[in-house]
Amino acid sequence: MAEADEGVAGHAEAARGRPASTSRQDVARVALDLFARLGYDDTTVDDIAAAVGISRRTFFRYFESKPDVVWGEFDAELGRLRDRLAEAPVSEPMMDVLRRSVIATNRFGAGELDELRIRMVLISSVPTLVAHSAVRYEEWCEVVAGFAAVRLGGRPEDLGPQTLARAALGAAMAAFGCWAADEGVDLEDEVDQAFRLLATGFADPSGAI
Amino acid sequence: MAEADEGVAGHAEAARGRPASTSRQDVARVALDLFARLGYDDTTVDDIAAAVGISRRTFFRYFESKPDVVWGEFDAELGRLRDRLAEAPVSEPMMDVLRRSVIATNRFGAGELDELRIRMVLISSVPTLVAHSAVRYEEWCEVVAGFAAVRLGGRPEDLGPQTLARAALGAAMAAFGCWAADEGVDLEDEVDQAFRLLATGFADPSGAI
DNA sequence: CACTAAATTGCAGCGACTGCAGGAAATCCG
DNA sequence: CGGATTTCCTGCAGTCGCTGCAATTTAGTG
Repeated sequence: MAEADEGVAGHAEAARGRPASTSRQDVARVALDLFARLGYDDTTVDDIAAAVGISRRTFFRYFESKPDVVWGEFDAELGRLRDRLAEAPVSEPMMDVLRRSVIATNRFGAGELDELRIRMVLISSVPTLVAHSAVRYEEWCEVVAGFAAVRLGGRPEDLGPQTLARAALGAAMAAFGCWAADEGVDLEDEVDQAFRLLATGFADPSGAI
Repeated sequence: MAEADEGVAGHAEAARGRPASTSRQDVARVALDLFARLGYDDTTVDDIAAAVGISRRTFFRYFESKPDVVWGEFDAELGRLRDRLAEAPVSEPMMDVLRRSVIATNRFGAGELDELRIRMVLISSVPTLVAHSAVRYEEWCEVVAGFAAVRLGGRPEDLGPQTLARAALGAAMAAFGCWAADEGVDLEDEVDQAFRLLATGFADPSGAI
C-alpha cells in the first residue's frame, strides 16, 4: 500500500526514458465508454486497446485485469478511509466514526457522479464484475475490521470485528446499489440511512416484527 | 429453481439412454481432493477430468465452471433456507427467524464437517473462489431480502431489506470464516453470536465505544 | 554519437469455457 | 434379432483473459 501505482503513469519529475503514450485515466475513460455502449462482456480487451491506440499487451501494463478498469482509483479511496478512521477522536462513538468516514470518503462532485453511477451499475449488474468486486471488498473489510478491533478490543480476525466489518460492507453495498438503481436519490442520504440501521440493529425492541 | 440439476446425473427412474459414467458427487469428491493436495489454482480442469476418467468437455457438463465444484449443492441449501423463512410463524420476531433458519440450514453431521471446512477455507482464501462466491452470495441475499421485505414492508429492492440482507450475509460470512480458521470453535455458536450482534446493533447505548 | 532508462510491442503459450457435430451405449419396439 | 430412439460422452476448433520473454522504440544524458 506504499508506492501504489508507480511503474505506469507514475508522475515522476525527471522524465528520463520513453514517455508514456497514454495514461490510466485515459484508458479508463475510453474503456468505460465502450462498456456503456457495447456492454462489458461484449467489449474485449482488444477493443479497448485498439480504441486507445495501444497494444493489448500494453493494456495489461496499465491495468492488472479487465475488471480493474471499472474500479478506477479504489486503492486511493481505501487509503483515505483508513486515514479517516485512524484519525477520529476516541471520544466519538465507533458507529458514528464509521458512518461519517464512509460518507466523507464517498463524497463526489456533481461531475463525477455520472461516471460513478455507470461504474456502480456495472459493478452490481455484470456477473463478472460482481465476482471481481468481492476481491476488492475484501480489502475494504480489512480496513474496517482493523478499526473495529481497536474500538471493540481483540484482533481484527475475531468474530466481533469481522461481523461488524462485513455487515458494514453490506450496508454500504445496499446504499450504493439503491442509489445506482434510482436516479432520484441522494447517495449521502442512502449511506447515512443504511449505517444508522446497522448501528441501531434490526431487532424490534417490542418484538413485534 | 424448479428442475434444478436434471440433465446430468438426474436420478430418473427409467434409465433409457446411455448411463452416466460418473456423478456430480464423484467429480466433486475427486476435485476437492486434488484442490486440497495441489492447490486450487494449480489443479487444472484437465487434471480433474483425468482423475475422474472423463474428458474435459464432459466435466463442463457436470459443472458449469471450475469454481462451481467447490459450492456443491448450494442451490438445494438455498431452497431450504427460503422454505424455512417462508414457513416461520409471523408471530416470531424477524431476526429470530433469520438466525434460527440460517443455523438450521447449516447444521451438518460430523462426517460432513471436514469436507465443509475444506470448502470454506478454499472459498475464503483463494482469490478466484472469493470472486466467484460473490455471485452465489447474491442469490442468498435475494432470498433474505425477499423475506425482509415481507417483514419490514416495501419491496425487496428497497434500502431496508437490502441493508438487512447484505448485513446478514456479512454476519454469516464472518461466522463461517472464523469457524473455518479455528478448529476449536463450534459453527452453530459462531453463527448464533454473529446474528445476535446484528440484531442488537453495533452502537453502544451509552455512546462509550 | 554512444549509453541508459523507460515504455511499447509481438509472440508464443496456458487455462477456462463454448458450440458443434459425431460417436458410443443403453433401452424400446417391431 | 435389429433398427429406432434416447441419452451421454468426446474431440475439435475457436474465443477470451492473462502472462513471460525478448526485442524494439523513444526519449534524455554524458
